[in-house]
Amino acid sequence: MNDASSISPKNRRPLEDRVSFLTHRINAHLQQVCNPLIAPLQLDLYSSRIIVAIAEKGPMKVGELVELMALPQSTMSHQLKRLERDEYVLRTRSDTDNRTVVITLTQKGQDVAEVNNQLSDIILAHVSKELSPEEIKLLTALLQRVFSSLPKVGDVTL
Amino acid sequence: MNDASSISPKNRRPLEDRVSFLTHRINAHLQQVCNPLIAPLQLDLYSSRIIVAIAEKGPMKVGELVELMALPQSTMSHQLKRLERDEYVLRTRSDTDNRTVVITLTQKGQDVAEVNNQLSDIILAHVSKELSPEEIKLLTALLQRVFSSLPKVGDVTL
DNA sequence: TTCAATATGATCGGTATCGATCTATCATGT
DNA sequence: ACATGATAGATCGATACCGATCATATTGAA
Repeated sequence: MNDASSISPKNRRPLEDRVSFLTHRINAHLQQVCNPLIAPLQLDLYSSRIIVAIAEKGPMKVGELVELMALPQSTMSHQLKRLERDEYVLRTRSDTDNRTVVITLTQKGQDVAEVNNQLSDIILAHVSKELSPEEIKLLTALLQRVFSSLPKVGDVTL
Repeated sequence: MNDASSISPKNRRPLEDRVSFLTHRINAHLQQVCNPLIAPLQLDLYSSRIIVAIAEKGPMKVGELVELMALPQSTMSHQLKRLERDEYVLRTRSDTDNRTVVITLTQKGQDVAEVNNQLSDIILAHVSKELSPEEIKLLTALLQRVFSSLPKVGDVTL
């Protein structure tokens, strides 16, 4: 039938049916919803996720956070500088390798991690009105496979 | 059994199993892969998606683009200013309502839209090595439902 | 050891983001 | 017509982003 649902480069999916556009849209909208709420804490969606990550996984090196968040290294360095300035994290040099810096949460950081997790729960509650737990699990599994299938930086040329 | 796979606010999913974190990670990584490729064209992932959107849907009002891209209005205004400066788009006032501005692609804009679509195809080819067409369709359907279930700006309070 | 190569993260400079405000236009009521 | 409010988008100012570079520390080879 060769109908509109078939997928091929020459018969492209509409923008709003593309995974990359949908992730952009979800992400951008979440920023608009969440950033005003956490701005009084001097946080945005990036920095709040950094805090939640450390709260969950324990102290992390700067390089590990760069990997996890997929952000440029210089951006991460600035984020951590601000988080240290606002007393959410501590930056301490590793004693086994003096090049690496280990990031730990302060008590204030742990407290605000809980606030951010509550916000996350609120968003999840909204999504859960539309998607069943099974659908959400399926979705996350698919998204993880998408991420792992993406080309690495420098692997693509035009 | 109440095992680790159950979902409840008090038994939170790990960060890397949350939809919002996964969309962030995919998006951030795509920026790192794509931005260096299109930077010589004075574009980034935001502006290239704006161009692709207009190429696909025809001339759009600024406000419609704000809706579609879920970006702040001032950000969109700056983006369009740069796109006009680089001769990818034209900004013309509507003759039915002098407040609204209609964005149309120049020939140069149409050409670069095709380049961006090719880049999109390359990414899709990578993802298609890991996910079947049916899985991608399922994923996009789930993502669309996630987006539509998100709270509107101002609807959430802490 | 010594020194080049590599690794880690901080900093610099140019640009982009985004909340707040401003201007201009349109709609409605009186 | 006029005032009031609503709507569309541009602009401003403070801050953040990010590619390139720098400083420092570690590793490895001769």
